[in-house]
Amino acid sequence: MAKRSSAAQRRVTTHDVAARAGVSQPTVSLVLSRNPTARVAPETRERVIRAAEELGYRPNVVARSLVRRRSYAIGLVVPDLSNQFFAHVVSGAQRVAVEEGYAVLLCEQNGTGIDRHLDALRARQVDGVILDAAGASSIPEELLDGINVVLIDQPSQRWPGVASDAEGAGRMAAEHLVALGHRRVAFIGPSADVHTFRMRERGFTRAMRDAGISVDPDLFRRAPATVAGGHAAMRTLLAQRTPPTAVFCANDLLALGAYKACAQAGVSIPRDMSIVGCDDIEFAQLVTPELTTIAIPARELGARAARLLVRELAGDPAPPSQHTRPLPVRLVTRGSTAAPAASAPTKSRLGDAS
Amino acid sequence: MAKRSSAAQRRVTTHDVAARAGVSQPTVSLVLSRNPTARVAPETRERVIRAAEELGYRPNVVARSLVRRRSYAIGLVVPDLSNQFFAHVVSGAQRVAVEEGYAVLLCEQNGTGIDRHLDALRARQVDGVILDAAGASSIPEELLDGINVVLIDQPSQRWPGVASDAEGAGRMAAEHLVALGHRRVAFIGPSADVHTFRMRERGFTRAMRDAGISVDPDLFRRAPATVAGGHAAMRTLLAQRTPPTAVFCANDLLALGAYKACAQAGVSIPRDMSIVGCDDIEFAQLVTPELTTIAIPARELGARAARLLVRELAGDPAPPSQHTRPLPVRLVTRGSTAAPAASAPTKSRLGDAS
DNA sequence: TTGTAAGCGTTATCAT
DNA sequence: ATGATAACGCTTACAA
Repeated sequence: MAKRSSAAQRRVTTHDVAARAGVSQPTVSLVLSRNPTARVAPETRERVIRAAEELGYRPNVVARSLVRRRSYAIGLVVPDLSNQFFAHVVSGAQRVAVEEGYAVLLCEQNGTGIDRHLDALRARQVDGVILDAAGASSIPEELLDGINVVLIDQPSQRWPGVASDAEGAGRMAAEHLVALGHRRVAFIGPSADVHTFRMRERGFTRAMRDAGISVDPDLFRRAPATVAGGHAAMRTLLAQRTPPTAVFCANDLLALGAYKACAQAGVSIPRDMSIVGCDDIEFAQLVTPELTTIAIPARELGARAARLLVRELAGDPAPPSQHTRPLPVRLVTRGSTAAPAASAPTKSRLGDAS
Repeated sequence: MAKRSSAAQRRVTTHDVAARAGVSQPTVSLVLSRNPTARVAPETRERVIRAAEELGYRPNVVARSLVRRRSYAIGLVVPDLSNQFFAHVVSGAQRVAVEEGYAVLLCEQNGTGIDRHLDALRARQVDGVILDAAGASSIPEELLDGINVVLIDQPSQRWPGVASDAEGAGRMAAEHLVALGHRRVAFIGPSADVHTFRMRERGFTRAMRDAGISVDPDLFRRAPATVAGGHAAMRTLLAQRTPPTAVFCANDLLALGAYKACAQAGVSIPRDMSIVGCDDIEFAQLVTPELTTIAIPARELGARAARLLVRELAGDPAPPSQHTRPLPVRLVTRGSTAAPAASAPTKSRLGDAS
């Protein structure tokens, strides 16, 4: 008889269960892990299940992975966890993945290059990976073949993915400001080749053009998408001969930096300066006045990406991300935007516009 | 020479490499994955390595895990990723883990119960888990036996772990405020059984007592550790007959909520109210005035926990967390604290204290 | 309906 | 120094 005392640290296997139930090991496997299709005598099944319970049997996913050649694990690669936006993406993806029985191998692209992460992930036989804003150019295709890939916020002709309506976000911001009466509107955003930011800028530009307003090139300020970047950019804007009356920041961090610059310059928001952010992170509601911004469904992006991947792993292929409809975004009007101060009489301004 | 690229979906195994190099499969394993101790003819080794390269061989970690009975993966369980504090913890832990060759299975304890997560993790044969603020009571011990555990911010007689100097944090806050001349100081914090919060409160209370100041029980306000909680708690404080001149909030979110309440009540920070937070999340610097707070090294906590676990997996056991020296915290003085307004002449106040 | 046998891709223990 | 051979714990034909 097997010596399976509590002292032994050895894990309980299907063999142990089989021995105790008086059946063969494959029968145990059949009962415990197989489709309900498994034809096995009810009496036997009962015995096996009881034995498994008594022994505290836990299947070994590693062994299963080896033979099935599927790990039921996915990789999730994000640029930077301390950015709350990505934290939400991870959160959403993780929840769905766990619900569907997948484990999530988290990779933060902080110092480590993405290729190292992908290497490690494929060595672990992940069934697929979700790549968030990995930088379109930086994905060497050969690193990915054989793995299922889902992209977040990156257009691709090859892989499926999800994205938010970045162009719509830019447009909404512009239209909101224009509707308030602003004509001299600035843009602050990074020059990086991150697709989302490019699209936000494009949406902004187009909406302004559509409104018949040509934006002074001096009002486009490039800055890294951080608080510090927004701060610096806003400072230069305020130093201009004719500062804008409003500004659209490509994300909320930039906007919060802009707040600081305004505070230091004694510029009152929204009286002297309207500011629109983008993302709607939690802290948009914590500054005074609360930040008007475009809400991006970060958690939903992560969740959808995970669902897409899971479905694909189940053999249901998705179209390339280029052809997937982006998730809608929405304007959240708060206290940081208002009609421009009537430095010139309102009538004359209206006269200008007409 | 053949660059068999896209066509063959089958992964390259040690057998393939062996065939190409004209050696046996175990030899390949010996060369490719074994300690430098492996005695194998230089010429053979060379041939094997070349063959592996030409074929693009990647070791299969799953197979290795099965036979070695180690997965080189660890689980990381955190309460809530959208709290930037935990995001930092994850970030720190992940970096160290990756550096040490471990993969990180991330589990967010949001909806899912911790037992389910632990079940999944052990099924995947993780070598160990890091548990952050899992709530001392909620860890059924039997869920953990056989796994290596490292705790974050939880004292334990059984498992090793790391913690920040929570009591010191509370003390620093109190001492800072007392040094500024405050005598009527409030505390806002959760009643939950999270150890860290209890300790912060205790440190605060003791420091006040040591300063010879007895804190009015009405000035202890219980609130969930969120912005909303801080907002509500501060409101009730401001509504009191004799509001405090300063308040210590058990974390920065509470403090930011308190800011809001002050703004709405027309109470000026720091003139009418000094506020000290705890954690030093990024946004402490984004509010106006910038928040004075106690910096907790979140990332470092994660990193240390990971190192502790890795070392333990290498066979170097660590002492239980109760006996591990907590990580130092530090006071970051910013704009939200100042001497109390001299409602009574300063002299008389000094007279009171002497 | 169930047991036998053959792998999954490694590592580990031997002989040779 | 290298090559058989046997695990690791499981799934999956196929045979009984």
